[in-house]
Amino acid sequence: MAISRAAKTQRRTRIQEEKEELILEAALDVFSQNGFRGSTIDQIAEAAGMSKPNLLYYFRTKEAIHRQLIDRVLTTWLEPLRVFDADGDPESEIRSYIRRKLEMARDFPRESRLFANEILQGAPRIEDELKGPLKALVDEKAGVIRTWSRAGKIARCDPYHLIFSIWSTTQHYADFDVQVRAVLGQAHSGEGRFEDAARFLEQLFMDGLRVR
Amino acid sequence: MAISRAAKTQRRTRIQEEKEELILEAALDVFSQNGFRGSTIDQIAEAAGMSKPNLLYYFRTKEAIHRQLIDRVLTTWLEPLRVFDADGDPESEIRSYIRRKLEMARDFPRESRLFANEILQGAPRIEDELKGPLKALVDEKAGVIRTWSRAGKIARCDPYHLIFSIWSTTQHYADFDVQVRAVLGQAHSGEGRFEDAARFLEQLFMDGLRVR
DNA sequence: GTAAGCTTTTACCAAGCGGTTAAATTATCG
DNA sequence: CGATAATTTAACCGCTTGGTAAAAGCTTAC
Repeated sequence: MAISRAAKTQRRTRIQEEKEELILEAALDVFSQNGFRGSTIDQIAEAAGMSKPNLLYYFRTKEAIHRQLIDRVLTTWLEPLRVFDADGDPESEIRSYIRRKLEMARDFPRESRLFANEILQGAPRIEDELKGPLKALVDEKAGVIRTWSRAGKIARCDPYHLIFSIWSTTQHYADFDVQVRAVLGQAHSGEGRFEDAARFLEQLFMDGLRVR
Repeated sequence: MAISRAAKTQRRTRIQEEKEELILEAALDVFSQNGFRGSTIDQIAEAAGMSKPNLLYYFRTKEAIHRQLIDRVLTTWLEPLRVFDADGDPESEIRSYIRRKLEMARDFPRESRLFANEILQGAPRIEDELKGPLKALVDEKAGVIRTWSRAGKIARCDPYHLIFSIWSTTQHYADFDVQVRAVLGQAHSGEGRFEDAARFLEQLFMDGLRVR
């Protein structure tokens, strides 16, 4: 009799490996567009090209798929902040943090939206991760920024709100993509818009709007 | 025989007025937290303190409630941009636009989240409004900013991305409230965080991070 | 007060939902 | 090949969902 897989066996077959990846990929599509409650197992199964019971053979519940997806995304999502270097040059560290975050918005918009959906709906499934690991990491990096700020290497400012503003401006291009495209119209909606955004944000964070 | 109301009659009774308002208020709560697909008529009905069939007497479908809510929010939501004055002082116009948007994030977070949910999920129900009235308004104001920029009154920058960055940084405090609270912790999660945010954003947009 | 219209309730669908069961099928390995 | 385990399918279940029908209860204007 087949054991319900993942729960018990440590060994994973080739098919398990492949199908689980297929399901997670499909689920990322579906969850990132409809949120958790708005997504159905049927949708995910269809997107993965298999039947619902077949999908449920690999993941016991809808929540289990979502859980694994969130865990995976959280790790990679915070990578740019993790490499933020206390010993680097403040200005270029911030500059490249912005660039990396913007690249992630461009290259992994679904991951950004999955996360945004979760937060927007009150983060019922990831509250602990936010208050634990995320807060710890931000606290650490905010400390670094504060040091720079006090040493006069960058302007005096609240490091937390600086981080928030970098998150929001960059993720905006993934999360609000439809709106950005609608407003920019056909003309500026090509790939060049990320270059324009990068140029603008770099200038904003470095110089503000004041004429110089 | 009772006509299904809204569709036909122009006259609205006192009770209609009151109940519709009650429903919209409840629906704003529910939709802003769960998105369209994630919300149920039962949830809304319960939040409004009435039975589902009773609610459906006032709004014929779930979509009709959402529609009216979105229409209403869209109007008020763009008000701050509308009052953006071409003849005003550039620096103080931008400054007060930021302040107004931040106040809206503070005072109307549900409206912000309703909108964010809609955009995040691909804006299937408001694409036309985005490409029409919204784009028109943004185009107009972007023109104003470009004029200021070219006249050397503010730094040279892409006006569209400037508007996006103001939207994203301010709305972040409504849409990602849970995350902001989680990261800031008990200490800075009081009402003061909006003051801190205002101070930071004002400085960011006016001066950037460069030491002066 | 009473009749007309407005509002609410009770009872009900058909479809969609997350998930289960068990049998049929296929892959793997000695 | 044959046996064993892994995978897939068909059939199903109880609950929730958006929405309807019809009758009962309530307001309002005459």
